Amino acid sequence: MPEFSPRILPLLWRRSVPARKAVGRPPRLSVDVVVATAIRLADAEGLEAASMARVAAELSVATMSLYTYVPSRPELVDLMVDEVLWARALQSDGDFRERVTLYADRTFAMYRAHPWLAEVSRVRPPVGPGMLAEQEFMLAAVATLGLPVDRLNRPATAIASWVTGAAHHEAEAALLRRTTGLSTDEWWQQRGELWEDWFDVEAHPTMTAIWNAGAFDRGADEQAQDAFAYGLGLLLEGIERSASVERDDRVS
Amino acid sequence: MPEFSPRILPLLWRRSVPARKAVGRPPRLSVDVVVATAIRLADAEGLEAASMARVAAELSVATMSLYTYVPSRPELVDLMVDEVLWARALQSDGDFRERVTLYADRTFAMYRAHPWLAEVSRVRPPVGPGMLAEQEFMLAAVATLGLPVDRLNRPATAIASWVTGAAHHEAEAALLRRTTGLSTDEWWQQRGELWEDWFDVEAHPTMTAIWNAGAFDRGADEQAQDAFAYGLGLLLEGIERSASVERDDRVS
DNA sequence: CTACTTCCCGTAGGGTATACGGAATCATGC
DNA sequence: GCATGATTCCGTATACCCTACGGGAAGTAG
Repeated sequence: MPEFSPRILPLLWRRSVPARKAVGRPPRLSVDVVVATAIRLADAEGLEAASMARVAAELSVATMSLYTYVPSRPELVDLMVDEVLWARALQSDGDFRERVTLYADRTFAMYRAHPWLAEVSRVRPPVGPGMLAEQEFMLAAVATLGLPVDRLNRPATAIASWVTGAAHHEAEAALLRRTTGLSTDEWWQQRGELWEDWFDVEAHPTMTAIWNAGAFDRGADEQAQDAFAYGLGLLLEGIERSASVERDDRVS
Repeated sequence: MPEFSPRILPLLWRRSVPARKAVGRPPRLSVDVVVATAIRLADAEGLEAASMARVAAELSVATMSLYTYVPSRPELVDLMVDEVLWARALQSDGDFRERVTLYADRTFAMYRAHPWLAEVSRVRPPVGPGMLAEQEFMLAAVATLGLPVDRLNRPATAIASWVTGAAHHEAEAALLRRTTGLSTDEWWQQRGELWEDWFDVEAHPTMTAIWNAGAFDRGADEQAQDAFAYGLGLLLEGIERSASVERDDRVS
């Protein structure tokens, strides 16, 4: 096997390496500047606005010049993602709940400041300082419960998935509000005729019962928030419970 | 407010309405055929392959002819999604756990047969028969626990989110394997130099401890499966527990 | 001044969705 | 047989996207 080593790792970890001696024509830009500009554009107009052409134009440089700093666009996106992951500056000396709360708050704040994160796949994320700091933080948070090291991964992954999934979802809703000009509630109102013209009452008895009980009033975004907090609570309780059981087993 | 009513609803619910009298030039195709062709292309080559041009070519028709059947491409995607949602044929007379298991199995099977679902946003889904059948099924499943109707929505949403999120994630991994030609494990192997050349042991004590304990062996896809089953278990336990508490309260 | 290194960038090509307006094709009524 | 109206069909034209290639430009070191 030819063991191809991707060019992205030195870029992701560029800050942990000392600057090279200056040789050859000095660069007009830097990776940091390119990434920061791309993030700024994506924040304002969505990920597609951070095209190679737009970023280059913003920096008064020809499109192809960017390829001196970044191998290709997917790598640029990786760098953008790890940058904002790292910027959360996750750190805490609190207990389990405090750490999870900090993680959730910072992650939601990140998605709100950078909604384009919802346009990026969370599978095979950039393995840079930001992503590794997140892993370390969540594993350390679960470790405060006293679980053995080989039992940390599952709970940490479950919590991170739930939180990130919810933040992702909310950010996607925000993007849709911007691109369509409609809030989620307005979008539902547009589909109001569904209930009068198309909905089959007999095929949906449970929904009809809920409707008749008047339990369908709250806005969609609120409901999503609600379901997130509810699910997170269940996960944390379950994890804490299994940890205390495990501790008792070890004592006896 | 002008109360715009979207043209997509009659298309989504086209099967619950009798065929119109034939007037004018008879159509060469039908909505069903267009949607089925688009699904077939997307199954084989990804959602982008189901472009208006490709679908039209597949049907030996000019691109613009499709616009007589479907208002635009986003609506076509909505129709594709609701079609495969509906095809799960969710139905069960079992208890809570059996219904949830059926839902999870069918949903994973759906994402495996149609991995392009992972390329579609789950926010503001098509409000067609397939999506409403899913809602009804999950709400009825939770109702078997004896909860009052105004308490069904939160648990149902939480379960559906967790299951769909996991299936979505798995499908995205499958798509990446196809487009990159690399499995998740091969992708990690490519980044093997991360640990030797870039990883900072002192900044990541917990990860290092796990590593030293040899608890990092299993493949990434396996771990994801594992975390999904673990989290689902916690959610179901928590929901069942709160339902039984609620029942006891009502009795006393 | 001569290497050597590195940055800068013009060109060219194949993809995408869809507004517009006119031609083609059918059922119906007389 | 023919006019009418409804509906389907479709050619054209536009503005973006990413990036392989290769040569010119601008520095430093000796």
